[in-house]
Amino acid sequence: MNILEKITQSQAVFSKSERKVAEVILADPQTAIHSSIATLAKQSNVSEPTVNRFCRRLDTKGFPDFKLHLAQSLANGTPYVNRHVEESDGPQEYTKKIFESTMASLEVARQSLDINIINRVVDLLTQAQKISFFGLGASASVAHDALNKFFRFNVPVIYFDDILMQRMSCMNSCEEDVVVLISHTGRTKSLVEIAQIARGNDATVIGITSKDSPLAKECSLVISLDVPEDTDMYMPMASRIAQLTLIDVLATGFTLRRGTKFRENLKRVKDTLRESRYDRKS
Amino acid sequence: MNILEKITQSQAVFSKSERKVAEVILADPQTAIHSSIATLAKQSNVSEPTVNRFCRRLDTKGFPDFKLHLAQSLANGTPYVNRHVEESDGPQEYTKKIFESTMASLEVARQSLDINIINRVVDLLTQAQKISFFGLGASASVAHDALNKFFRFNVPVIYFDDILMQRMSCMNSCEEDVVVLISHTGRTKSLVEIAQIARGNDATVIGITSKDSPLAKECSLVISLDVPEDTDMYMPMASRIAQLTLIDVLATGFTLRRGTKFRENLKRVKDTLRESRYDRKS
DNA sequence: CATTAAATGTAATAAAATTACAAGATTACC
DNA sequence: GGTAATCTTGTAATTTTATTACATTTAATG
Repeated sequence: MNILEKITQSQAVFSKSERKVAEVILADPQTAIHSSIATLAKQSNVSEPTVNRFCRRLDTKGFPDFKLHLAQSLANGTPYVNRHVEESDGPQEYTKKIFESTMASLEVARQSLDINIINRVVDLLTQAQKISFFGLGASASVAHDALNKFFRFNVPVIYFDDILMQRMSCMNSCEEDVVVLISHTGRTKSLVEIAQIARGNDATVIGITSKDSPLAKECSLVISLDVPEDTDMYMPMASRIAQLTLIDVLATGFTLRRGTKFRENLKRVKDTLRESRYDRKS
Repeated sequence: MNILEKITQSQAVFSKSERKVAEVILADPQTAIHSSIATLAKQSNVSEPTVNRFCRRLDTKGFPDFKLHLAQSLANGTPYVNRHVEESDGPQEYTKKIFESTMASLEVARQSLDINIINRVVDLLTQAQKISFFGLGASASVAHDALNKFFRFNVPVIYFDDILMQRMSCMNSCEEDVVVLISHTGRTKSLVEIAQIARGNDATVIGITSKDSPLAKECSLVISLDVPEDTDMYMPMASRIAQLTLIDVLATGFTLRRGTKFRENLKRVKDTLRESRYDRKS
C-alpha cells in the first residue's frame, strides 16, 4: 500500500510526537526523502529515536527503509492515468494528456487480452490461404495498416474500405480463407452482414471488436479489446491505437511461427524499399 | 530518467569494476535497494568506494541517494522498457513486450516533441482552406487516419495513397492550403518531390518526419518525432503509433481552437453515424 | 496521591557511508 | 620497449547517520 496514504490513515495510532513527524513529512514528502533522521527530528521538534519509532510503527525496518517506501510512493504519483482534456488546456497540457491516456489505454487493453485466443488466431492466420482485413471509418485505417504489414509476408492479403467490394470479396471466400473484421463498437451493420456472408461461405471470421457485440456473435473467434471509452472528443482515439498494437502482435506472432528463413525474406522486402529512398548520408 | 535504463545505457562510460556493480544491481534491483553498500560491494567483488563511485557516475549524490532513485524506478511497476522480441518467445511474452515497447516509445516520442511547433501547426491547420494528408507505405494508413479525423471537422480535407494523385493534388494547391506529409524516415523520394511541388505553389508544407532528413529540409515546418528504431521485425511499428497519437494531438488542438460551438457540430457528426449501427441494447 | 504504563529524550554504541591517500593497472608517447 | 602520466581500484581513517539502552518525564487509573 502507498505509504503516504498509510500515514494519513494511521493518525489514530500515532502518539503526539509521532503526529508531529507525520505532519512534517506529509507537508513536503519530496524533501523528507532527502533528509537525514536528524534533520527531520529537528524540523518536527522531536528526538531522533522518536522519528525512528515513527518509522517502525508504519511497519518499516527503520528510517532508511521508510525513506525507500516513501520514495516509491512518490514515484507512483504519476502513473499514466486517463485524464481528460479540458477546455482551458494549452498545447502543453493537452499533448501530455493525450499521450498519457493513450499509454494508459494500452495498459488496460493489454491486460484485457486473452493470450490463448491470440495464439489460436496466429495459428489460423499462418494456415490461411488468403487473409482479408476489413473495417470502416476509423477502423478502415487499421485494416489498411494490417494490409501493409501482412503484405510484406508474401501471403495473399486483401483490404477494401468500400462496402460493396468487401461484400463481393466475402462472397468469393472459401473454407481456407480468413476474414478479419475490425470494429470498435461491433455494431456497424454492414460489417455484421459481411461476417454472415463470409461464414456462409465457410471462411473463418475473426473479429477484433468488443465483447458480446452483434459483430462478436457472428464471428468464429473474437479478440476482444477493452479500451476505456474515448469520451473526450467525439472521435475514436485510444481504441484505434490498441487495435493497431494488436495487429503488431499478430504480425509478430505470424513471423515467429514462420521461422528464421521467413524472416530473411522480410529483410529482402525492406531492402527493396531502399531504392525509393534517399541515402542516409545525403 | 529511469535509473535502470540509465544504468543499461551507461555501460560504455563505466569502468571494469563499475560494470560488475551494474551487473549485480541489474540482476536483482529489488534486492539491491535493501542492501548496504558493504553487501553490494562484496557481491560485486569490488570495494565499497567503488560502489560509491558507481553511484556518483550516475549523477546521484551517493549511495543512499542512488538507492532512492532505484526505488523510484522500481516503484513504477515494471517501467515500460523497450525490450526486443526473441526467437523463443511464446505468445504471452511477445504480446507483453510489444505492448510495453509501444508504450515506452510513446513516452520517448512525447518527450521529444516541441510544443511550440505543435501550437503553430495547429494554428496553420485552423486557418487552412484545404488540408491534405499524404504518406506512403506504413505512413499511408496514418494519413488515412488523419483524413478520418479531420473529415469530421467539416473542413476540406484530402488524402491519397497514390503518388500521381498526390502530385496532381499538390500542383493545384495554393497559398491558403496546408499539406501534411508523413514519413518516418523522411527519405522517401517521391514524398520529397511532392514537398517541393507544394512549396512551389506557395502551400504550407508540414512534415511529420525525422529531424534533418531530406524531407524535413523541404518543409515549411517540421514536427520531429524521435522514436526508438523498430529494429525487432523488419517493419514499422512504434513509429506509426507515435505518428497516430500526434494526429490525435493535432486534432484535439484543432477542436479546442475552434471552440465550443464547433464541438457541438462534431457531436452531430457522431450522431449521424448511429443510423448505420445496431442499437446498444439489441 | 501513589503507582504503573506509556511516551519521549539523552547519551552511548553500532552501522553505514564517505574521504583521503596510496598502490596498482593502463595508456600514450618517445 | 620503457617511462611518464593518467586512470582505476583498494585500504584505512573519518565522518555521518541510525539504532539501542536506559533514564526521565508525562499521563492515566485506582
